[in-house]
Amino acid sequence: MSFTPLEKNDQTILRPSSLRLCSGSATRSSIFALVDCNNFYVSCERVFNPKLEGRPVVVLSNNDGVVVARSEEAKALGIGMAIPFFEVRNVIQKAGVEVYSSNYTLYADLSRRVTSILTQFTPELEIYSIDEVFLNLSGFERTGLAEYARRIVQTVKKWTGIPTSIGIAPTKVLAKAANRLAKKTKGTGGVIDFTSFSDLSEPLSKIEVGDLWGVGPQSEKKLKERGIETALDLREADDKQILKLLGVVGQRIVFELRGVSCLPLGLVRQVRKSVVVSRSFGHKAEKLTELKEAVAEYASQAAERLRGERLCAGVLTVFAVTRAHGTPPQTHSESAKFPAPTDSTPELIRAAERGIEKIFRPGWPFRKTGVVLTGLVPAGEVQADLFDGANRARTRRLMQALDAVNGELGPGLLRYAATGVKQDWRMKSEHRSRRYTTRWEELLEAAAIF
DNA sequence: TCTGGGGTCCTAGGACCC
DNA sequence: TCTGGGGTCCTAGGACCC
Repeated sequence: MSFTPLEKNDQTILRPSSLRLCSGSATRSSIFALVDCNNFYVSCERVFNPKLEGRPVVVLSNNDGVVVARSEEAKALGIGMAIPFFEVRNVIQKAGVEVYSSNYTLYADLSRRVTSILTQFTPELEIYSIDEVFLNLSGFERTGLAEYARRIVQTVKKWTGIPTSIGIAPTKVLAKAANRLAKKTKGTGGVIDFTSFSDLSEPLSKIEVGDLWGVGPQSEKKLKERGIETALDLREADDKQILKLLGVVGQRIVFELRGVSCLPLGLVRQVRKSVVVSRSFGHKAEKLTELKEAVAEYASQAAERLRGERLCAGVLTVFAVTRAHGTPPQTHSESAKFPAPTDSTPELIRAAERGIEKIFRPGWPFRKTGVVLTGLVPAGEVQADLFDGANRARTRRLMQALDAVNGELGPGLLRYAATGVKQDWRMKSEHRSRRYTTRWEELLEAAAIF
């Protein structure tokens, strides 16, 4: 191949930060296959409730807010992705759409089963999300890549009940595109192999630039203003123009469209870099007490997540979003660094409360708050700070007891008083299915009524 | 009177993804 | 009622150092 984007003397394209543009040029090339579970959450519900087959089904996000998965029948009714539930309530009632709350434990379990089947087809794979896995199919060319992929689809379906689609290509961006096409095109057996095409111009000309992986609404707008409408247009675009317009991220996408791999397979699981707990308020909040209860609640949830993964946080950031009528939302934030990384609920709550006190102004219409933990380190590697004065061993035992009780009897049974009792600021969730696993929380809510 | 150059680290904000 | 929640990476700009 004559195309060599990595030439370090090519000053017209590369700036110092772009030297990382493409990596692994010396390593053996991969053939990427993206395995994507079709309508994953809906498919999971159907595995356990075959009556849902052929019927319109939607799954809602955690706190009831929006639609996060739709069956084909539901899509056909015009129910959009990430659309607020109340907006489609009428359609849902009229058409008799089945509505489910998210059951992440179930989905994660099925995801693990799918992945473990995939490991039998290739040793090199990257778990990209709960419903997507990249495989390296390099070495299976003689079997016939498409044929091999169809066997994967059939096996996963047979052993788990989950339908999948597979796109095959020399780069991740192209594999994503092939996958989209495979999902939309009938008679492919759920598989499209771009490596068998002599020329990709035709399929790429049918893909809108905004549908490409990595091209979001902002980039799409910029590109279309300059006449770049399709994936083909982007592939043929001028390098310097794209670099200026979209930075190295955009440049990478262009290279990948040309078949030059810039995004290698991530074989090792990345360590977590942050923990976020945030929620929108049911109604706008204007009282400091509400905000303090909310951030205390989020800080203690974040602390539990931290301890569950044996991590400590060095920095806590609390943020709040305000939005006056008809104006764009504004985010305000305050960060605090701990003397030593911590996983202690009371310490995190105190930091969150101090942060929100600094942010708070009377009369501001607060819509959402959240707590972000960063500077994460493994709990075992925390350096003791001789001067911070806290009795760490005692706190640790207390946190262990707290987690043990909540683990046994349901999350939220033992809570810090700072998180409030009635929690009126909570989002409304009238359509939530029963919390089978957290009965105590329901009892507490019921008790708070009196 | 006028005021180097280069490097690192950190942070806030933007953009994107599922 | 009027766009969720949890993540990652990149970049620009400021602080600081030699």
